[in-house]
Amino acid sequence: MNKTIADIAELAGVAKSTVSRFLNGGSVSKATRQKIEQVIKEYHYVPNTFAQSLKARKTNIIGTVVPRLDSFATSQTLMGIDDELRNANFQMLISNTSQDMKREIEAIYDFARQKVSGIILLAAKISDAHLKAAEDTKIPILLVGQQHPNLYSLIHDDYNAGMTMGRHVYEQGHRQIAYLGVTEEDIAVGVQRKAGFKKSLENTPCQVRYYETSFKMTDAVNAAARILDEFTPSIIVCATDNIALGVMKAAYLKNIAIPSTLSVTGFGGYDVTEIIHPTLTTIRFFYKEAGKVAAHHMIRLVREEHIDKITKMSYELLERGSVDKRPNPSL
Amino acid sequence: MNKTIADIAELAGVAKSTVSRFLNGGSVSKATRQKIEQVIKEYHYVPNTFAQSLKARKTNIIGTVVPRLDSFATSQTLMGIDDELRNANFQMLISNTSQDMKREIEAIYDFARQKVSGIILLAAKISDAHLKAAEDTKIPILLVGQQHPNLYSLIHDDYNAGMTMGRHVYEQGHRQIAYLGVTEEDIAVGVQRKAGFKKSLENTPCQVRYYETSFKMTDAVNAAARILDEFTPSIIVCATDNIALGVMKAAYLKNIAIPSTLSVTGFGGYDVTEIIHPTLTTIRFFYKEAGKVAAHHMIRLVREEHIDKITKMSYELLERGSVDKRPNPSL
DNA sequence: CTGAAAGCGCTTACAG
DNA sequence: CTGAAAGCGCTTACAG
Repeated sequence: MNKTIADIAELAGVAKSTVSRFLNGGSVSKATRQKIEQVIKEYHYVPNTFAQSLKARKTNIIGTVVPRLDSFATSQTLMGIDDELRNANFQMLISNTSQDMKREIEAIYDFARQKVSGIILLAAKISDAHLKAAEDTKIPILLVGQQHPNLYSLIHDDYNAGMTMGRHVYEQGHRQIAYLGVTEEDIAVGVQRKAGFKKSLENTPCQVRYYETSFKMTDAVNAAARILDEFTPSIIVCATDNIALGVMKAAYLKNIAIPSTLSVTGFGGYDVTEIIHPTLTTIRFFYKEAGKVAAHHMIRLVREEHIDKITKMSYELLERGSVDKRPNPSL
Repeated sequence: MNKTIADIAELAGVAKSTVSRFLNGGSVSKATRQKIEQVIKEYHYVPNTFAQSLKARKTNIIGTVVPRLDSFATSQTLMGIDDELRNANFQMLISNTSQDMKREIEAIYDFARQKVSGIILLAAKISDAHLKAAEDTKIPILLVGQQHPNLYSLIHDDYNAGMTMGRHVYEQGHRQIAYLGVTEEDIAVGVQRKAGFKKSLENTPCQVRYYETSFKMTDAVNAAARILDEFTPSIIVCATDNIALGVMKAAYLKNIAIPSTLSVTGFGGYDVTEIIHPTLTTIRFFYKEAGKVAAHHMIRLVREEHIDKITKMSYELLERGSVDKRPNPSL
């Protein structure tokens, strides 16, 4: 069986407390140290984490709640969090909720049971139940991708990203524009991103129509088909890259050439947008980087150090092949 | 602070052992039960998992080691594992190794420290270090996606999938074929998939050339460019969907029409293959389903019930738009 | 049905 | 520098 600290102590001819002190970097004489070291190596001793955590009444674990695992943004963010946490000797625990809000709340309480030191929450929407869970558990919580006045948060600069995209589209000469967005329940993507876009087109002669779809590519295909039946925009600005892929698909199905007849843009910067043809003009967010920052902030929170209530990540416009320049916009 | 079982016992006017018995479904009189129930509810008592695990000397945790998080196959598999484990009241712990084999080994030992009950390993390659870790830790290990004589495994039927693809390509009239595969260090994808394909074309008049690239789309773009410079196949059969996407990209860049001039196929069945244009003919593997089966098998293993040493998952050929029918193959 | 006691494997004051 | 003892929050025989 696995050795315990008592076994090691006996084998090394010292007391348990001495072994413990050695393990935790306390002062131990050279001779003792060497003896203990040797025994530990020989028997492959590793401390039992439960006993440690039970004593410490806390852990080095940060829980991360994600709505889904199969999304570019989520994977990248998780990898960033994991990397940074690992460097700081923290461990990441993932709880996938499959977009079920009830499970999101449960996940917080479950994490509390497991005495995680902090929780990073990638949620699309913050409800009262979330806030109550945060209070009940008294565990530091950091929101990623969304913001809320009562919680610490790290967000992508959706509003300005929307503005940047709007300006770009305008500068390329587009005047008949469809914006294909998502539900306003999602503050970051559904509200902010759209608001920035709308703002950038104020006082311009553009005709802009707003539509809504889900985050799924297949729904976007249908939504695009409907748009193109009732309207002839020169461009469809999509709230996410996945939606943009759906729109491109719809255009192919209708034999509409991209970008010459219809331009398309996305938001996200997923890898695949560079591989498809034409390549997709989009806004790149720094998901992995955001994960690292989130982990870093979380650690500060755990150590009760100060962090800003809200931190904004940057973004980048990627001008690629899916947007046509319209040289003579009819002003 | 959080209540302990001692607090609850005191508040309910009973002994700790009685509360514990109640919690674990032992026999408790009705009156006592009600009293305890009420106190627990009132104080939101939840047992400390560490203390429980420390006593039990084991956990309900299954560790899953993955080489990366940002892959369709991995995400789907993880979601399947998570779903099934959750149903059985087990918890999933994920360790991402970023394709670093050293970290893969470390992950196994780390999981051992945390006393996980079993480990599901999504590895591309099984080394002696893996086997040693399995022995050292004495924790049941289940391989997913790869097989090894010494370990339990769950695999996709790569060999037959390769054969199916080979036959399909042949039946569509292709005779000049390039196969763009991956390193043979990966037994499932690099060896089996290719072997099945090769087998299916034995004793046919096909001219087949074999090439190798990495799993990255960008590398595939370059590999395809090289192939097309030295050879004029009517089809490039790619070992994964990502590679196929890279090949399609290369074709676009060279102004080669797909499928009329060059056909392309993949393996995997990623969502995006249905959205791109043309849609990709590929083999669909059942990743999520495999995750569920893996979790189910793992639980049986933990309970010391019998499972087959090796289980094969099925697959499905998706005939789509990226393969052209060549009506008069020059026999 | 119920309770006192021992013990899971650690760490942490406290003496020496 | 070192060790004996208490305690973290549970569960599990063992008596009663």
